[in-house]
Amino acid sequence: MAADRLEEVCLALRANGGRVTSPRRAILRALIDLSEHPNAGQLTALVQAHQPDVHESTVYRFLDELERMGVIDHVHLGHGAAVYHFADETHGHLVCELCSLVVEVPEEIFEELRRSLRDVFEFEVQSQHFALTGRCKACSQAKAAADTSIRH
Amino acid sequence: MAADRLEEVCLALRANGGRVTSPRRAILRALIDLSEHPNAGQLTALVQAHQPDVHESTVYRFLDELERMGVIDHVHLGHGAAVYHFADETHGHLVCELCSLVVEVPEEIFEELRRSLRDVFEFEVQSQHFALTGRCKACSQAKAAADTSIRH
DNA sequence: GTGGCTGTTGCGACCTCCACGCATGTGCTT
DNA sequence: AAGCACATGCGTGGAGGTCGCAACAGCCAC
Repeated sequence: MAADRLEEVCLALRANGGRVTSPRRAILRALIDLSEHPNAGQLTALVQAHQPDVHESTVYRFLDELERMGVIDHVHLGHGAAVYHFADETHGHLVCELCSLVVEVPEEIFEELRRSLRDVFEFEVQSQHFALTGRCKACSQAKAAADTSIRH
Repeated sequence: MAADRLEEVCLALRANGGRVTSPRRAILRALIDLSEHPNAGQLTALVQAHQPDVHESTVYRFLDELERMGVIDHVHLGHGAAVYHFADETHGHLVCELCSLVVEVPEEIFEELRRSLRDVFEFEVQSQHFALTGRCKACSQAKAAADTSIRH
């Protein structure tokens, strides 16, 4: 199925007048193999492990193209580099501001908010393009404990 | 009241062992006078209009300090520079991905989502540190019209 | 197959946003 | 009025990303 996805994208590329090259195959393979959402630097490193000559700017350009084609999306998890994931795996992201843990949440959980924003502000929230920041369970508890002990 | 706020922050600065300098007064004045959320570059430009020697790094350092003191927050509206606003004017931000219009929304509108995320994912959403992207009314309508005309 | 057109690549330069080290300058306290 | 510590100007630099260019290489037509 991983191979299927690769060939499927290659087909779409050619259908768009694009070309399937060895760097592009390598980048796609890296995207498919990685379970975590990678950023451009991580992808480049992974690709260069097998093909050292592939340049970072090639990775950036191809990621742009894949995004224009609607194959992938990029998401900003925080202050650092954007991360990429396949567009059909749409979901929101919560990032802990203390430990950087990333929690993926289904889109449906935003439905109520989406409706309110549409009704009240006539604004169509499109995508979870930026993560929501906050605190994961462990860090909330740790922080609460620390605050209490300071107070004594 | 604008002057009050300035003096209030100056007092807090001194209480923290900090000092009130001419660049700092100018930066605070700019922050208070500006109705829009400014980014560091805009603030620097505004300050330099009256005091050309104030360096951008001074602005960054002071903004950091104000943030540590809890006087201001910074928010990422999109891919560009962070913008700053006073911490007591807490609110969420919606940014149109087409025309970059910024809509400020009250925190309360996130209450339901906040509760769901706490109940289901044990995650405390802390702040609207990143804007939500989407489409404003005008751009939604324009886009819908364009899509329809293509289809004919 | 084999041109050749055109999209793609490696490379380097460059841009923005921001952080930091250092010597100098200046607010504030005493 | 003096000195200590904090703040500033300046330069440097790094992360993340974009762009122009000449060389290269898919893909299609023949």
